[in-house]
Amino acid sequence: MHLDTLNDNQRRAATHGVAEMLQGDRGGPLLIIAGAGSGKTNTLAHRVAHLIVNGADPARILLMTFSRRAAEELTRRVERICTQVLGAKAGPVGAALNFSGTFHAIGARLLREYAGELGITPDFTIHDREDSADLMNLVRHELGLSKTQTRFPAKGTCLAIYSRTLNAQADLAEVLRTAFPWCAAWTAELKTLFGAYVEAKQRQNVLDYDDLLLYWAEAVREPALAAHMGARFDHIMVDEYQDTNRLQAAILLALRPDGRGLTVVGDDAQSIYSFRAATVRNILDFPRAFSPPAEVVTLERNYRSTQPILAAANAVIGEAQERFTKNLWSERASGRRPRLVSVRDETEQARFIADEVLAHREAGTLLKQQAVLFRAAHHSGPLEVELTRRNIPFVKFGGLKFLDSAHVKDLLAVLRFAQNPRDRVAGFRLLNLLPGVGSASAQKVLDAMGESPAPLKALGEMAPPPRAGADFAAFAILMDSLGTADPHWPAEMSRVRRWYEPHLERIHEDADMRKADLLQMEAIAAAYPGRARFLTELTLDPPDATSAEAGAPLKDEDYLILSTIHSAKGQEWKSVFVLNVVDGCLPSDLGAGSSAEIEEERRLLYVAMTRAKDDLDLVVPQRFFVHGQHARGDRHVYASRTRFIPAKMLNLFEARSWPPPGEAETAAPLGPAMVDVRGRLRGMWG
DNA sequence: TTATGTCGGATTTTT
DNA sequence: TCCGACATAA
Repeated sequence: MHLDTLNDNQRRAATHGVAEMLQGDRGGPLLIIAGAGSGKTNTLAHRVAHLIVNGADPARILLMTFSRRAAEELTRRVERICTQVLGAKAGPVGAALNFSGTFHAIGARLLREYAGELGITPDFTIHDREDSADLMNLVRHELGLSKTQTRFPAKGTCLAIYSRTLNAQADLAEVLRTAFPWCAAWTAELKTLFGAYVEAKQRQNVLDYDDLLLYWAEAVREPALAAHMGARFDHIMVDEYQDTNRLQAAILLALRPDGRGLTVVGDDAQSIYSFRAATVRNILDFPRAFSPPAEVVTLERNYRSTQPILAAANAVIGEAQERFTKNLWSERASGRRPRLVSVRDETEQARFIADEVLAHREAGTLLKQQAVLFRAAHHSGPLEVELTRRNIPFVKFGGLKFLDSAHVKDLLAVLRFAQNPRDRVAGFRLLNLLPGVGSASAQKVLDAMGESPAPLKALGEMAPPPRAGADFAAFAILMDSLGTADPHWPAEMSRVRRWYEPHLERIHEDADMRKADLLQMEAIAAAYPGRARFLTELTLDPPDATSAEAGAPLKDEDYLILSTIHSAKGQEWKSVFVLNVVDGCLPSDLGAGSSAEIEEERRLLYVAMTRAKDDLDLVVPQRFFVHGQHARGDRHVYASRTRFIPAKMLNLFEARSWPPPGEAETAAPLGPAMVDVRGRLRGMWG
């Protein structure tokens, strides 16, 4: 029987509510508290499969995960279990589970579907964070907020404030006071700015990330709509519930006021997204949101890590100010404690890791089964240099992405502008590419287009800006040929590229490398059925890896994983290295003000440590380099071990320094005043 | 009105 | 180091 591989609690979680389902009812709400490595995905997959095997319709199951990658992994496993149980008659279960994805992606889909009822048009385009910031900036300029006496918050900060206010469902003044105290003096101006920003989005038929949740939440505040949407699903499951925010919780509760057929899974100890307004209250308050309260199943047995690794991780999280639930235990004995490795600086850190990674591979551990984790994307810089020097292939997750580079954004802007000619961010960006066109004439062109019922036609018919000439005409012809529909998809991609390449060469020194990216875009585009889907899915689920190689490594190639700790969520590797385990990096000294922030940094270290199955190395550089920020420019800082591993925990680690004494390539530091140079020099003349 | 150069300031994590 | 605001020259 397929449930035999589960332990008792896992089985309870997997079978919850199935008896009721067979009676034609839905089971009550369920909360699964799943510790790190406790077989969460497996349990969830078994639960879904078990429901399907017992007659649930996969098309009526809503699966909300944190990333598309997680959704794909889950559906793959569900399919495997179903095939195993039902054999060939299981059919393509994975494809039938078509309501799976992130809150944002599901939101976008439902909003297009219910556009009529909501008084919006279904053909909206979606702005990613940079686009949103650009629009915020345009509005900010229009309102004259860019030349105030004292400096007004930058576009990114404005967007962060706006976003947090919505996602936390909080009052602006409150958000400013708690999270952005240095902007509190601008409360009134920010309110004006946000009002104008909302109007601009609506005029331009664009939605930003927050709108996908916000419109959805507003929609389900209407009971009839909530009932209609909710009735489409027999079962709703939400993974990583500790990282959802109030807005998301509101949506969920509106879809399922009585909680029946609702399952959420999470681990409060792994909550690391409060900067995105996620709150652990969601998971803590979940059981009592219903009456009778939700059943709670806790998974405490860890199948991933060895006992010594778990002991160290438990000690770290044990110091947390608030502890809610559990202590993980494991039966995977091992004599090896996790290591605390002391190195001189970041350069040595990089050399150490390269050495160790190669040694592990010699011993039979593939590069893919090893990962290097860090707090901030730029922390891996020196390591990337070292890996490249030694020809060790790697792929990096998190941080700056392929899609964030200017040339890729330019290309996408063309498609988006064709799809939605009212999108001023896209139009503004493109017009500015043309030589002889600056912000002033770009605004004029966009204004003129905005007044026309057929904007793309208007573009072709208007007089070009004085100094733009032929480039403008070529642009107008291109846009007209693309049109708002996409009958020539994906062939139109190469037409766009041919238009763009001369501009690329004019603007960028390294045009050749960038051209390769454009070709890659074209290849990616070919896999999508149409332009609209391509744009939407790329914005909501951007490819999350970048690699040092020109193209992404092939699937069967071996490569080392580099990842921010945030992007490492839910993953595991045989061997894990954590970079810069020093105060200032972990916790990051940037936002280490409040104790809530410190607590989140502690959980971050916990998440990093619990990714490891067999080997865990925390690397502590004795000094590291900081750039910018402080008045004196770049400088070295002497670092100390993270405060999350105080002296009393050292017995849980193996202390090591590298390179080992005696093998150092550079001479050991010499003692002070070994030679009296001054005396000798004085003596020369005596 | 656009293109270019200088200077001052900057906070990390992501849908 | 990188980005954005500002000033200046074409």
